[in-house]
Formats: sequence, structure tokens, C-alpha cells
Amino acid sequence: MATLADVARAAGVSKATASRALTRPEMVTEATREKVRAAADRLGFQPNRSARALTTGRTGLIGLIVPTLANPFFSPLVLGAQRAAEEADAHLLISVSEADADREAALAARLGEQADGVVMVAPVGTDAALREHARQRPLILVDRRVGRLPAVVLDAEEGATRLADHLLELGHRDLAYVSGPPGSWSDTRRRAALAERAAAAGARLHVLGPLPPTFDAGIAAADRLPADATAVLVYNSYLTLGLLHGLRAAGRRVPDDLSVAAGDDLTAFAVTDPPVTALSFPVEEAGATAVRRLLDLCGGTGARTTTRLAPRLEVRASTGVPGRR
Amino acid sequence: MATLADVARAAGVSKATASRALTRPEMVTEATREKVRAAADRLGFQPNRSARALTTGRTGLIGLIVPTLANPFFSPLVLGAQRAAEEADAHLLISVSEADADREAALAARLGEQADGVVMVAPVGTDAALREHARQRPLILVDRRVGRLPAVVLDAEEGATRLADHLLELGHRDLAYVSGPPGSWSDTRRRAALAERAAAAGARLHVLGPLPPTFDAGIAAADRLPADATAVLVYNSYLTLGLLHGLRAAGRRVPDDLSVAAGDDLTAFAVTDPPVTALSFPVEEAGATAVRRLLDLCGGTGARTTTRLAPRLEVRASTGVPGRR
DNA sequence: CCGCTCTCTGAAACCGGTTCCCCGGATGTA
DNA sequence: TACATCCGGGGAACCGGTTTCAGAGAGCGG
Repeated sequence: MATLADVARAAGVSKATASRALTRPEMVTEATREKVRAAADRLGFQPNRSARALTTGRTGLIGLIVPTLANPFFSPLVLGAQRAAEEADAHLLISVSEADADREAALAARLGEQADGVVMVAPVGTDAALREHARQRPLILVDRRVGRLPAVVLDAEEGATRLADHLLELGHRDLAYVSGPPGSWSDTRRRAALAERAAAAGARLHVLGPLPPTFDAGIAAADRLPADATAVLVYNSYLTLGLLHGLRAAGRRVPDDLSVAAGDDLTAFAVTDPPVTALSFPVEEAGATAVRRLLDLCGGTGARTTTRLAPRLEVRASTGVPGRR
Repeated sequence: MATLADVARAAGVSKATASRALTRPEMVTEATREKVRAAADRLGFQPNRSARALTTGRTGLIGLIVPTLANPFFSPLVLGAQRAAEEADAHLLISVSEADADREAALAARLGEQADGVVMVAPVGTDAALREHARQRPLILVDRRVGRLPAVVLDAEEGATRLADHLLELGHRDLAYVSGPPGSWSDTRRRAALAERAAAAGARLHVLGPLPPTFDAGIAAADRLPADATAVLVYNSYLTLGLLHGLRAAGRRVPDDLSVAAGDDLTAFAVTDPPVTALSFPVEEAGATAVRRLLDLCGGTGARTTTRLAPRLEVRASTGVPGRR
């Protein structure tokens, strides 16, 4: 494996000049620049990232912590993050926290050692832990806001509002909300937005939960819905799938007896029976934006602002006018 | 941030001794070891990974290349890989190839620069490219075999055999196979195993495809099934979901008119209508095994063998006896 | 024609660990 | 008591880049 010294020798210049020719081209003459470049790719020179990291203090690695990958929500997020990282010649260091706050904190610390900064999707961590982490190294939060820490959020309130409006327009006046995990920031915001919207339209909102965002919890929720609800909004896709399962078992028809709408989207929703009305978030864009903003932060530019991305409402067959029974 | 030199000074020993006390404890006296350790955690010493990597040539990073994360198959794979990496104090450098052979090769090269070795799930790359890559640095293939390159495979033949046997035992004699992407190694193996099994039982096997493993391709496949087939096996979950959708649109009932079974599993399969009989692979274990074997390979131990992991058959409602119509 | 400034290049220091080589002292053996 | 051996520890080289600092040479004005 060729080193910079080899390249320098081959090009007949010093290590210093070779380094400059490759990383700060504007600092050397056109002629030397070409000489060095030619030598470099003749020898197949690949700069040693560790050596570079040692002096510059930049590893070119970006930590990405997600609560899970099982939720299809995160696949486009990672993809977007990767694309943005690639543009900057950086790599993604990934870790799955399994929605465990302690684990999340531990991973953040460990990743922080090696990465230039960390992008965290941290629905469960405490504000204090996240603040502390942000103080130690560049951090971008995704789908979460903590004080003035830099963040990229999918606008859950806006989404909940659109979802609520959709159901209210159909004529529903008795809504239920199957809420997400205790302490989830975005769940709290959605609930507030729904309540606000329902109240404005003179409708009632019954909240179930908080519940763990799992299939089984969804099944169980089916039996605990208030009898007079004509429409139910669900925190996320797993709960929704479980709820559908439970409703089917209980013999309740969707949307004839009950309309169902989900707070996030899932490809599989197009093929469940019936297809589920859901919010679709620009998740890939969120991943890319988070990484770009993180890189800005590492570079010294970049502000402590929150970027909001708005969802789209995908209306499918699971919602309809109430009382068709 | 404290350096090794700081620790050494605080402990009243040389850098050399401090280094040894922390990384090769058996080389120093009990007393010095304790002195150094005490100083280290008093100062909150974190060894600089880049500096260490520079001399040792080991970065503690493991590349992981997957074709996609959208397929839920890969979520447990990553989780298993991460667990194994964590045990060895290593981190996962992830990249999504989007099932593009060129991109895959490029990513492998780029990751290889920084990682000690690479775990690749490479359904589409050419044998030659993979061989070439393996020659440059440690490589473990997952769900793919190329000559004698080290690999961890989910036993597709064994799985296909079990699936075929299940349908044959139910009494089916006219089977169809909706095959996967062209050139996919595991698809080829499955097809061969199915053909062999069908032939042995005196049944007929009609093969559709190759097809891209997408939802839409599955829908299209529904119209092209041979009229006399009573059971259909499908390469993977997306094709299966699409197929179910297409069959419903065409008014064919599952399993009354047609039994459907999938070659890989998906949590969502338990809640489709009907729940789908499928193969369930120990994917998390595969991820962990791949990383452990890769680390062995980096350490010089580790052989060029293939580890096979057998699938389990999950019988659900989508398969039944033929001709119930 | 001299001297000053400006630009490009090279020598060497440096980042923070690991490891080679050697030395001093303790131990064992004759 | 004398000498070989073994062991823990220290000094310094080293990994492969980047950056500082100073010097050489060219261009310009006076």
C-alpha cells in the first residue's frame, strides 16, 4: 500500500508538498499539482484515514443512532443519511438502541469517541442526557426537540392536524386516539394537536394508553376502544396492524363500523385489508438533512435551529363516513 | 481530553508502561497495573482510536453492506451483527447498496479503506468482483457462496425442500414458483431444490420469472400463474404481498382456490389476510455469526468455511389441501 | 541595480498511541 | 561469591498523514 512519502518521492517533491497538492490544491503550482496527482494515481495511493484523523481530529465518521430498524420508517432515514454522508466523503457508523434509554446513552458515548458527530433518533432518552451529550460533541436530533438543540423534525402536529381534519370532514365526532410509548415526545405533540383540533370542531377525543408501540399492544387496544367511537387514530404502524387484527377478531368492520387512520406510513399499509389511511413523512429527506446539518455543525458553520418537514396524508380505504352500519 | 502521556505522568510511569498496563495487563506487575488504571479513570482517559489504529493497523470498524433496509429481513441481521461487534468493542460501518452491483463494488472498496473487514450481503455482485475484494481484505459473505470464500448462508435449499414437502404432503401436484431477481444465487438454489423435490414426488413445477423482488412484480405475477396450479411458492415477501394483492383483485381465494407460501418471513405475514405460510430464518444469528467469523479472520484464526443455518417452517392459513373449491 | 515583498517549497515537529531494544535488579545455579 | 538468566520498565523509534516555520527564488518598485 503506497504512502504519501512514496508519492512524494515518485513525484520528486517533499511530503509536505505532496500533501498540499492533494488536499489543498490551491496552495501549489499547477505544474506540481499535476505531477503529484499523476504519481498518486499511478501508485494507487489511498490516504490512510487513521493517520489523517490523528492530526486533523476529524474521522470522517458520522454516528447514527436509531431505536430500531424493524420499523420500516427507518429504512429511508438511513438511506437519506447515507446519501448525504457519501456526498461529503464520510461514512455512517450505525447503532440500534432498541428504544432503551440507558443503552442509547451508552451507545452515544461510545460512538462519540470515534465519530465527528452523532445523529440521534431518540424517542425515549431524557432531555438531560441529550443535552449533556450535545455539550460534548456535535449532535443533531431527529423527530425530537430538546430546548434549542439543533434538530430535524417531522411535523407531528401538522400531521395530526391533517389526520384529524380528514376524519372531522368525513363527519366523525367521536374520535379515539391509541397513543404511543410513555414519554415519547412526538406522541405528546400529536395528542395535543388532536385534542386542540377536536375541541375546535366540537368533537370528543378519547385517549387510550400510553401503550408500547407493538403489534400485541394493538390487538389488546381493540377491546378497549370506547363503544361510541366512530373513528380511531393510531400512534404508529405496528399498533395499527395489531389493532386491525384485534378488530377483525372482534368482528368489527373497517371502515363500515369504524374508521382507522395511522400516524405513520408503511408500504404494507397499501395491502392490508383494508388499505390504511396514514400520514406519509419525507423520511429520506429527514435523514439527509440531519447529516448535512451535522456536517455543517462539525465545520463550524451551522446554527442551532430546528428544521421542520411536513407530512402528506395518504387517504386509503380504512377511513369513511361514520355510521354506515 | 486526557492522553496516555497524561496518565503516565499521573501514575509516575513511562508512556510505554502505561500503554502496557492498559492493553496487555499480563506484561506488568499487579502494583503498576493498578496504579495506571487508577490514574486512567481518575482522568477519564479514553484512548484515541485513530492513534491506536495508526500503529496497530486495526480500526475496530466492521463494514456491513446490505442491499436494502426496507426489507425487514435485514433488521435482525444488523441487530445480530451489532451485538457481536459490541462484544468485541468494534463498531458497524453500514452501507446500503440498493442491490446495484456497481454501487456494491464501489462501497466495498470505500468501506474497505477504513474497516478491518467487510460483511457483505451481496445477492447481485459478480463472483469475480467478490473474489477480488476478498483478496484485498477479510470478507464474509452472507446468504451467498462463491467458491471457497468464507460465508454464512441461510440454507435456502433446505428451506425450499421443507416448503415443497409441506405442499406435497397437503396433496398438491401442480406447483408454481414465482422466482426472484435474475442472477440471484439463493433464488437459483431454491429453484433447483424445488425442482428436485417436485420431481421426486411426481409433481409438476412451473417457474415464473425471474422477476424483480417488488410488490408490483408480485401483482403482475398473479395474472400469469398457470391455470392448473393449486399451490404457489414465492421467492420473497414483497413478491408475496403483491401476489396476494393481485389474486384478491382477480377474485381468487387463498387458500381455497390456491395455496400460497413465501420463501422468507415477515412479521406482517401474521396479519395479512390470510396469514401466510413462510420460511423463518435465524437471521439475527446469521448477522452475529458473520461478524464473529470476520473478527476471527482479522485475528488470523478463522477458516475459509461455510456456516449453514437452517430455517423453520411457519405454517399459517395461506396453505391448505388443494381443490377445496 | 538594489532591496523589498510575495509565492512556492522543504525540513521538521507534531498528533497519540504501540512496540522494539536495552538496561538494571532480582533470582537461580554452580 | 561469581556468573548466567529472567523479568519489569524506560527511552526512543515508528505508524502516515498535516501544519508550522523558515528559506529560496521570482517579480516589482524605487
